Amino acid sequence: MSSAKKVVPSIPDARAEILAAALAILDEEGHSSLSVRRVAARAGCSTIGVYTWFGGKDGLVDAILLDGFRRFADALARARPRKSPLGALLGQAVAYRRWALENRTSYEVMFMGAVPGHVASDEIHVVGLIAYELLRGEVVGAQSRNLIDESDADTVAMAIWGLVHGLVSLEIASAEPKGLAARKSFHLRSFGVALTALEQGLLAKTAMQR
Amino acid sequence: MSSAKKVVPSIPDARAEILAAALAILDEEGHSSLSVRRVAARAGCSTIGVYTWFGGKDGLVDAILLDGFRRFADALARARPRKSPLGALLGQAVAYRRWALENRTSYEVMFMGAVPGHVASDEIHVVGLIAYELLRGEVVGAQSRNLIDESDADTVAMAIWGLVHGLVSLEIASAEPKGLAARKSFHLRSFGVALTALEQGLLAKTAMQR
DNA sequence: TTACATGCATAACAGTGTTCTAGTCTGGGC
DNA sequence: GCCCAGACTAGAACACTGTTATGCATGTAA
Repeated sequence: MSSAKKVVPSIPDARAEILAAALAILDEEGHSSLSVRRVAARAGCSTIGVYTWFGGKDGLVDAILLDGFRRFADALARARPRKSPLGALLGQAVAYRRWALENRTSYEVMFMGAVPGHVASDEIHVVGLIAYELLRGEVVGAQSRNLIDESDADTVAMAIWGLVHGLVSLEIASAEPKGLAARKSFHLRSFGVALTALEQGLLAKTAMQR
Repeated sequence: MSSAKKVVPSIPDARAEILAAALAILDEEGHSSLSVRRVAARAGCSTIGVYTWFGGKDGLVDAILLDGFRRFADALARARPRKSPLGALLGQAVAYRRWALENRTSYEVMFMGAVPGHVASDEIHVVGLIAYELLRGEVVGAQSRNLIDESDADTVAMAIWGLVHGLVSLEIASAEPKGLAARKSFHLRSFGVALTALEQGLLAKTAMQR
């Protein structure tokens, strides 16, 4: 330990502390409290640290998004092992919703533009595509087994993604359950009905056995 | 005109001018330029005017939302006259997407939380429900004709709303068409495939004639 | 005229992201 | 040991945001 090559002694320490502080604030106080000053104070440095290590607030949020998209893609990947190809599609959709509800703040930042002026970098878009590719892969698998009529995988994947994203967004947006959302498990039921209906509708005519 | 009862001489003039200025800024420069100072400057008054007539920025945005939801509900209502009940459902979905794309900024403010810290008033939520009730009415109509198995109208309505909202949000969020969105009419095609699939899946088993 | 209420401009306050100034600290060459 | 170049940063300041306290008009009612 004493003779370890400390070529780069503790450069990334400040960076890691700032990122951790930002994630903690986001988790404990929500995205509206995520200011450069608060992050810096929590990390025990000046505001300039955010600019040194992340180039500004946008870069910091990019790092947060990177972390979020990685955890998100992991959750989707873990939901993959299913028997049938269509079961895998539904499993991913369910995993999508569960992750969003369990990581509400992250989801709001990642998919609902919760951080006001933020424009994500190109790198973020690339990482964000990983989760999409998982879904697309399942679609291609189902297509190769002639389970889906529609030949374009992206069209089908976007249809599923749009449905899931829309329902989850509405569920998260209705923060305090009033009106419809007050009904116990209303959103869960809508989600199930919509998903099975979409699945049935996408199913190839030749594969309709029931 | 001279003897007209000018009990209230020109009180709402300032209010109307401020609202018009806000809508103009929103339309011409986007929601990121919607600041109290800019609105006041364009309306030819001081920032205090926004507080006198709207109680603050939240109230001003509420008024903008009120205007938006009214126009939105009108557009959906105009799309109603269709032959079949299911056709009416699809017609509303198409009208929803068209209005959103033609009123992108309004849609972002209304459904995508484009104005940072804004929390809509209860009145806004009530007005926003008008459009939902239109959709729900069509669902009830289809149910009464035994075209849909699912018995709960809200569940079906939310499924459709979620699908349409999700796809439209993703389409609007991909501002500059890169990747998939670069493919001509990709989103339109996804929208069509998803919508007809959902319709087929919701269709009552007994009503499947083909 | 007097009194009151309404509406507005000015300036200020507290917060934001960002940047300038100045300073500290470290590592390497002499 | 000394010195210098570079990396890093604290503090103050700038330009912006929403909001508000102060004071000044104006118009109505008694």
